[in-house]
Amino acid sequence: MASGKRDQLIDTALDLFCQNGFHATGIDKILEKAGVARMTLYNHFKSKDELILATLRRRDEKFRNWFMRSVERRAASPQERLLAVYDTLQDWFSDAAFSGCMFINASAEFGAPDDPIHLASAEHKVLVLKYLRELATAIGVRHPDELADELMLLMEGAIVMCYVAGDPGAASRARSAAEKLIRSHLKIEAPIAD
Amino acid sequence: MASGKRDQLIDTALDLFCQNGFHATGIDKILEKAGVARMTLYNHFKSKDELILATLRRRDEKFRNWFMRSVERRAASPQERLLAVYDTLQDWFSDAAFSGCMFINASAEFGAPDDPIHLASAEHKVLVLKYLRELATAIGVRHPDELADELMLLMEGAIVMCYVAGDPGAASRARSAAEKLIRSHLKIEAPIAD
DNA sequence: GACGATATAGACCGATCAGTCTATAAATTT
DNA sequence: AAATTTATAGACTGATCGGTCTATATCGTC
Repeated sequence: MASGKRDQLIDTALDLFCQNGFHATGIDKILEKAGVARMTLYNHFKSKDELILATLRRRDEKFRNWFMRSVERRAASPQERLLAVYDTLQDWFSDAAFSGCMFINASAEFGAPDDPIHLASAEHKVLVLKYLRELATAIGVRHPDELADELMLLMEGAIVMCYVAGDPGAASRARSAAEKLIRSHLKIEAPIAD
Repeated sequence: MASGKRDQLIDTALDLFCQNGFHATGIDKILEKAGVARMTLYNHFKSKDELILATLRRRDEKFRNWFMRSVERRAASPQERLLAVYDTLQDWFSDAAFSGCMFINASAEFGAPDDPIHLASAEHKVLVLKYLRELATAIGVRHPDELADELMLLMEGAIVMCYVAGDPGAASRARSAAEKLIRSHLKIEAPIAD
């Protein structure tokens, strides 16, 4: 293992950043909880921002992996999977450690659009959207990307309403709205390919 | 004017908190930009958190006022107004100083659900939702609260996708999704009152 | 056993943090 | 004009910030 300490640092930072935010989490807290020496951190990362970027990359990988697995375990057909997205959201929201979307939170703290941390957050959202596009394409609708965009809005809205407004029912409401939007798109027949 | 300095402090803090975040904005920066002495701040506010709460209250008041005025100026019928919500969002997003939703950002930095700052953010979202409920009720739909919840998800989703993912088209996509959801609700006739 | 890489503890840096205190000076009210 | 409130500049606190440096120690590899 070339970088066991590096992994420890990222995992610990992931916890702390999610719990307490980025600016509010000092390097010292991370070192203490990870049980790692100061210079070990700075041998692996040039700066705190680099550590933040590394945690975002790990979070993106873990989250999307978990998310897609959960959706695909729940349902087999593309249409059912698009709805399973919101059941999976429900699971996420129900987790005691749920602390909102790390990428929305990161964008809040690093607001400059060209900040690497903000850009990494944007990239995560693009990748999630891409997944919805795949599912939407698979159900053979006339405008799959449009449908995916709309379902994405419901997903992000649910995250916000659950986290900020403390509404635990946001996911199921998003689900029923998604049903209506999907139905609406299915009525517009796809043209016969020639 | 009993509190000209107090107002200056709140307005300045509002700018800086939106631009740079809460933790990243030091008291000294606010004092310098506001041109106000240190003790003047602490005579008006017990702590930085109290100042943050005051800025959130002002932001809530200014934003909702602007928002509702804009919606009502744009359209007269409740149904058109529900769609004008998303045109108003578009205006907001197009502002060069757009820096996301201050309340979403505040919740990101003050994540504890019982934190007064988080609670104030939740309250803002509830008040916006209430406004959507009024509009939804006025169009005589069978389940107005349900429709309002769904439109709220689209609104919050648009804010996130525009700010985090940098998608300037989020508002118009939300608008077309809203059309579909409203149409879907209008098909379920309201019962005749007796 | 020797070597090079990796990790260690902890001192140290200048800067900044939120918040307190004091003594003076404006501005309002009476 | 006198009295009271409000604001001022700036020193000061103790804590924390991100980051650097050094000297020692542990580790895997040859």
